[in-house]
Amino acid sequence: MGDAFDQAGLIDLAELPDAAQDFDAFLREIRDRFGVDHVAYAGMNPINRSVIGHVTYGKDWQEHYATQGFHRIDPTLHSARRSIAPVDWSRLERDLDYLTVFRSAHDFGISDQGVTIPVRGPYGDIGGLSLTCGGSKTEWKALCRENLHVWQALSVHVHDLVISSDSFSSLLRGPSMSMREREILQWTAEGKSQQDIADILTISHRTVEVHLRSARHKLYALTTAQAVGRAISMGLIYPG
Amino acid sequence: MGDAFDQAGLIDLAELPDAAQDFDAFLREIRDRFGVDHVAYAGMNPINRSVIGHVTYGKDWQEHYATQGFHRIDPTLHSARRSIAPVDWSRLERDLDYLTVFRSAHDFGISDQGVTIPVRGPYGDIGGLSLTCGGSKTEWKALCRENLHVWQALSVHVHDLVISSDSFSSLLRGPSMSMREREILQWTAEGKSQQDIADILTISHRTVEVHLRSARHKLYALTTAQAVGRAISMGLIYPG
DNA sequence: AACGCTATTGGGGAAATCCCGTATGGAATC
DNA sequence: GATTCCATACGGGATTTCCCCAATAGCGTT
Repeated sequence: MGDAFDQAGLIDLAELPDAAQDFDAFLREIRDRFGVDHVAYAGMNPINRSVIGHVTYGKDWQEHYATQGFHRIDPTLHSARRSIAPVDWSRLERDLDYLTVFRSAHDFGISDQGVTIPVRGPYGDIGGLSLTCGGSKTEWKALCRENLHVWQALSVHVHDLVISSDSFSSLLRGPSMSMREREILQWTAEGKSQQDIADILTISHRTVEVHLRSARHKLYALTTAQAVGRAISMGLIYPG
Repeated sequence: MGDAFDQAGLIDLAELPDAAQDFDAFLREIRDRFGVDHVAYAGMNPINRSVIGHVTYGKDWQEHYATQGFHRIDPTLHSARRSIAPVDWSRLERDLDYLTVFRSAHDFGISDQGVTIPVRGPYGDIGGLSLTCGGSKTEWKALCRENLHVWQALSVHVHDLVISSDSFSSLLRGPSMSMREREILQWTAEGKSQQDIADILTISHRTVEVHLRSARHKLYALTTAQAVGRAISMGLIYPG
């Protein structure tokens, strides 16, 4: 699997050996290759909000992280959510959540020096590869300067691997919206009421509502507003 | 601006000189740096669905491309829409659209050897950087192998620059939402009802409705669903 | 002190949405 | 050919949202 690095960024991921599905081992390999302390990947399925994580952290920190529910407040995850470029942790907002997570991490011997590289897929799926390393600030800067590009490519690569794995893709490609559903969702995003859309399509407003309901279900959305938001973020429709 | 390459991938884009806003010159610099024939960026602003393009192609090809409406069928754009990893043009489907565009491009001296690197932002914004280069297949493969990860970083960088200068500028001149309005709009995007939000914030559902109304007015939205969509595409809130 | 702006709360009623059904035609499956 | 699944279409009735109205309190500006 050693040449996975060289293949990272290439298109035909199918050529990768099956062993590449062992994400944990892959992350460890990245860790050793670049001499960082830890490598972590977190990806989220936007439909059911499920999070997939693979890390090289110790079991103790993993458990503490989970039991404390840090994934809800982790500033690195939040930054990845709104940024497109890599985010150096030194630029994170020093808010209460930051202190909570990083002080706790420090107790487990994890540095607050690191970087998170966000990735987004075509289905609203988001992920992020994080690398952390102690040592002097100068060394860290040099390490970034040297390898950040490669890490960016690796982040894309890992995310691609994860969402290509069955557990992810089946759900993501599941929401195959029908023509009518997308059409009506689009009009809804344009600010039209159900009756408006019914008039436009010359159908009953009852029917419009049914399609909206179906769209909500497919997007696992509780309300139409949420469905519109998700559909936009997934590129299914456009903001009106 | 020469060190923009070194800065590409770093976080603080504000440090870039203003000259970096000259995208065409930036693309030319990329072209010369890597010795490729042409570099092109295409991005879409989801708010108005406008397509922003910057290329190093000649005027003649640009005009032909536009007049023929090739942006509708360009296989490189379509592949970028679906893929997350860089797409080598050699892997494009050899369909009718492919032949139409690439035969035409060939007449203008543009090779069918190239790669397109898709990028996605948090607001439904998408873009892609394309590089094309003639010569032997072996040379091209070597060039990719050597520089693909740098190109990936550059693609992110260029997209970030374009979006920042385009859609965010409208956001800055846009409505000044109050804290409460953003907060309630965010909860709405998460699928909460007005009563839910009232309970969460321990205020009256009447108040929630007032803030939503205010938000709608500020966003010139007719419905809450439209307001949520607009707010997401403008980066005011995040999809729930 | 007066003014403007925002956050808050509330009523009443119209309008829209949403959940519960039913039904039909087409496509895929068995 | 029967069955299953889904997109499509429609209605009744309960729930929710939305729009008109008014009112109080805080906060900064003039």
